[in-house]
Amino acid sequence: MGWSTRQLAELAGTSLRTVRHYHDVGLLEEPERRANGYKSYGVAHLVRVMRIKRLSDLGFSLSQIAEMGEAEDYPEQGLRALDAELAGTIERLQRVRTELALVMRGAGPTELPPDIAMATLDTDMTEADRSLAVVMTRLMSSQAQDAYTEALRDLSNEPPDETFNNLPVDADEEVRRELAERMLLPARRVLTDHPELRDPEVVAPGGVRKTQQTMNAALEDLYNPAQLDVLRRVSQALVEDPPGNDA
Amino acid sequence: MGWSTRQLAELAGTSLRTVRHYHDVGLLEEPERRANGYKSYGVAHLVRVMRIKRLSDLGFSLSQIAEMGEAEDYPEQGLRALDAELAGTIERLQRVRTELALVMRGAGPTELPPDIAMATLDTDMTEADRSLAVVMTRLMSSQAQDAYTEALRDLSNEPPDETFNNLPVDADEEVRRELAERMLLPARRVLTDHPELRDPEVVAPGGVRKTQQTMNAALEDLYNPAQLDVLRRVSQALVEDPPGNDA
DNA sequence: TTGCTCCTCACGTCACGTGAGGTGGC
DNA sequence: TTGCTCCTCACGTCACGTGAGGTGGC
Repeated sequence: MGWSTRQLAELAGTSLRTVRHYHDVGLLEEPERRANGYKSYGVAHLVRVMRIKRLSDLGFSLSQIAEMGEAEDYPEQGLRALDAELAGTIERLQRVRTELALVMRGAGPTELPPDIAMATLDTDMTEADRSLAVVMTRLMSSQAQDAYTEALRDLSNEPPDETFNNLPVDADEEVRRELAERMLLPARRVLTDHPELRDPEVVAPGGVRKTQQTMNAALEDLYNPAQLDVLRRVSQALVEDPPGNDA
Repeated sequence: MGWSTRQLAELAGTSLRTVRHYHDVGLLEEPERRANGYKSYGVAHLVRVMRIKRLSDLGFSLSQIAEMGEAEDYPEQGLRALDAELAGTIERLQRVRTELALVMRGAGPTELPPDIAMATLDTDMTEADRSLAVVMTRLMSSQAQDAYTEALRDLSNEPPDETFNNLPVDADEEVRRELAERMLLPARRVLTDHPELRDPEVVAPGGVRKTQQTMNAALEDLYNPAQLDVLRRVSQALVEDPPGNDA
């Protein structure tokens, strides 16, 4: 008397719709019908559905399963590929869990890499500064990021420069010049302590021009014209009189 | 001068379409346009996209992320739920890998649980017998499966009954009676050695009636009328004269 | 007559991928 | 004029989920 679709599904440990889907995609032969049109499945169908479900659970896509056909054995190479993929997925998920643990311990919320995020926590950084850090970490190499992290830690020992943070757009020449001069010192020190930050390959692995443009877009978005002017002066001074390697 | 959609996507480490999708579902505000209609993104957009991507990578769905809104912090409970889910997923994938390893070592291919599959390997079982085992393992409790596995191992020491396997549909009364009598002995022994197999709760946890019907459908599908008749005689004899617990 | 199961469309889901067809700056 | 980038529809993907509307046996 055979099994109904629902019975087959339950025996195979799957859903009604799943069985019908296997029909739709041609993975499962249609069984004979009874007089009333009801499907009547036999043991062969159960075995087939269980096999499809098994392969599917193992991670094969339905089209891959279709390619295997009705063959009894499993494709060696496919198994290896799957295993490698699974290993990768597991590793990735484990990293995600590690991240989650960090976030729960309060290292988040931030879009910065964990260690940089930690470094910015103690510092009295502006929203703008933090956003800039986000952009910079997207552009720099990981080596530069390490140096940058250390630099942030060093700077956290000094009081932040509120003059810069609150600089009005109409700040006059005198104020700008003085501020730029004051900021030059710590800037030089950072470059002296972390000479990697002077290597274009390390700081701008994506190309100096492109990186420069991206940075400019960020800077223009984050700081007002007066602040931008001060930053320009500082960087100009650094170019004209580069810091030496010797401290 | 802001960033183009492509630049934003690259900075955030995602795809063009993904950024647009975030617009479509209302996760990401549309930036201002330039004169030519091009979108011009700022740092705030980058931070937003990176946050969405981060939460998405952590496993949150886009609608969950939408519920969180623009808030800076992460929902404690959501994080815990995710972590638990991840732990479950990892465990499941690891079990799958174990399975894969078994399949690669040659324990598969079969739709049977691993230990039963091993037990059937040495036995000279018919396709029909093996299929029947598939159905039975879907119906029995795991306790019954263990007993069944042992029974199969015991039976593998004896030569298979080719008379039954090759029984013609028109086998006459004498042949059937004799065969049934011969098969009764090992059947009794199995039930004596494994008394669990006489407990309906253990053998048919899904209900005796329903299990019986399912088994019948399988038997009718797998054996011819003459074989079914023999099986009926054996089971009848077992009912009329049940084996004792003492060997 | 009333439930319950079965059937076949056929649209919905989720997070995008992938062209299709058109415009704008160098 | 030729590439190249940008734009907006809008259909496709994957493995089903979820009704919608109708029939059949007790």
